[in-house]
Amino acid sequence: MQETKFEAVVAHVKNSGFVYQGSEIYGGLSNTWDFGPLGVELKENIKKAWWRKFIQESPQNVGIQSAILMNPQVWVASGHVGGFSDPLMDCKQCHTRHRADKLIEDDSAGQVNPGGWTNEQMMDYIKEHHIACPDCGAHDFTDIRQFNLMFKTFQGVLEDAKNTIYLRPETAQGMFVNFKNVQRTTRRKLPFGIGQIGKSFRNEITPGNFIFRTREFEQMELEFFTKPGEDLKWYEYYKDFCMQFLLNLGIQKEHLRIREHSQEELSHYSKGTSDIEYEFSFGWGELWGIADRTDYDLTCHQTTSKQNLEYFDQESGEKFLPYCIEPAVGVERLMLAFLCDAYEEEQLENDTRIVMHLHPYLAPVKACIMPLSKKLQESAMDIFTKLSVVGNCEYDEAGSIGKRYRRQDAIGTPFCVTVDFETENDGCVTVRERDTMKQERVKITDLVSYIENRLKL
RNA sequence: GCAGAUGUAGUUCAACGGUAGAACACAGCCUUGCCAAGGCUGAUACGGGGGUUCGAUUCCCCUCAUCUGCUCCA
Repeated sequence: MQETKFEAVVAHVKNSGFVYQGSEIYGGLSNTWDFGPLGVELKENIKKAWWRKFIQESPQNVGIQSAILMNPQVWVASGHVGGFSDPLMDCKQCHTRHRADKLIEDDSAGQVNPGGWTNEQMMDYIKEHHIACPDCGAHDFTDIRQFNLMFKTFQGVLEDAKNTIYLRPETAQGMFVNFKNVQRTTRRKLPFGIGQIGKSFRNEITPGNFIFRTREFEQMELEFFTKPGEDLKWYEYYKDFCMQFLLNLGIQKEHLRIREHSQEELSHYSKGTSDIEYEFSFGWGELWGIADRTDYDLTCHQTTSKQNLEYFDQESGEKFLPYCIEPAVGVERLMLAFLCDAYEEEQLENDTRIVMHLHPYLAPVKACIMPLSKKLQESAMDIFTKLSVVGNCEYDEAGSIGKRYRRQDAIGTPFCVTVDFETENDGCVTVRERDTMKQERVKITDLVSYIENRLKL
């Protein structure tokens, strides 16, 4: 994909009502995006597809919706209060940014571990050992500043440190802290999963690439609990399952790859992680992370909360903390991948048409009903009313038929339904299909099931 | 947050120290009626705030936003 194509997709998406700049009339707010009428439909359809495949159709999995605001102890246990904040400093000469702890580690060739040091200690060490900027060699750093990736706010009327709470940086902890609740109330036996779709917030230093990395985003996460030892099997299973999910919804195979994390790259909590990546024009970007989190999270919560979170296995009579496989995906990035993958500028004889080859299940508009002439408005509106039970439909009588087809092609509508002067006599309408541009006469009485059958996942 | 570039109708672009024009898109009417037809009419812009000046969209400063790099990982 060329750079210009990504720009074309972004421009098209902004111009057609998928995404708007956030707070635009006030000059915007950095890196916030609002989803327009088409965007919200597409997003909802993506979420519906996920929920259906990961929760509804799974005999083991259940869904929850946990609060965005959680007891601050949750983030102490998860390591986000300590580990999610980086000590950063800038080189005043070449304006590059560095992590103070990394500089010290590298300088000492791994002999010194500054984990747990204060900023002053790190600063003193850097001065004493004359650590230079790795880029330009200068000894001219700014002070160390802490960048915690969690958004802070206050609960209650008093804005003091005691009332500080955080907006969750991931939805996963909601599943872990409810592990016992769900297991008990649903009488689940291992293996089973808890899934959730919801907003998370990260105060990223560098967001960007349109909606690929934003500070407010929506996640779809599954925490799948297994017996220790069975984790690898399920890890492989979900890698496959996620990949299949993307392919079924029409992402082209050659734009996808699985990348296994190397040992050094693994997060502190993970025994193994794979990313499903999509080839954007700005490079391969992570869509889906599938991680074997072992019993790390439950162990941390058990220790911090002092509550017993063990699972009792009736068959063996053993008590243990389950292992956990986590497939986690961001809705907005997934949406971006679908949009990029679906976008095509098709060359016709005299001009081009923009076609969004979205899977009909995902398409924000399922069908557009258009009368061939405005004189047929009444019967066309009638059909619109009947057909809108299948999903979001549009009615359009403005401009020539060809122009109306193009409008719908550009937003990915799979079907256009034309009411003509014959309709009254034969009770049929013309259904025109987006990808093939083929037309078919369909009885009005069959229309709902005709369209419905073609929208299936 | 730091460095560089950018900011004019919905979009893409013009012009100018004396307050803006086009194309496409959009709306209305006429015409047409199955793949971007035509005619007429119309609405819509100098990102925001300060300064210099008789006068600023144009020059200067600040701010906001976007793009590109540095960290990150859904």
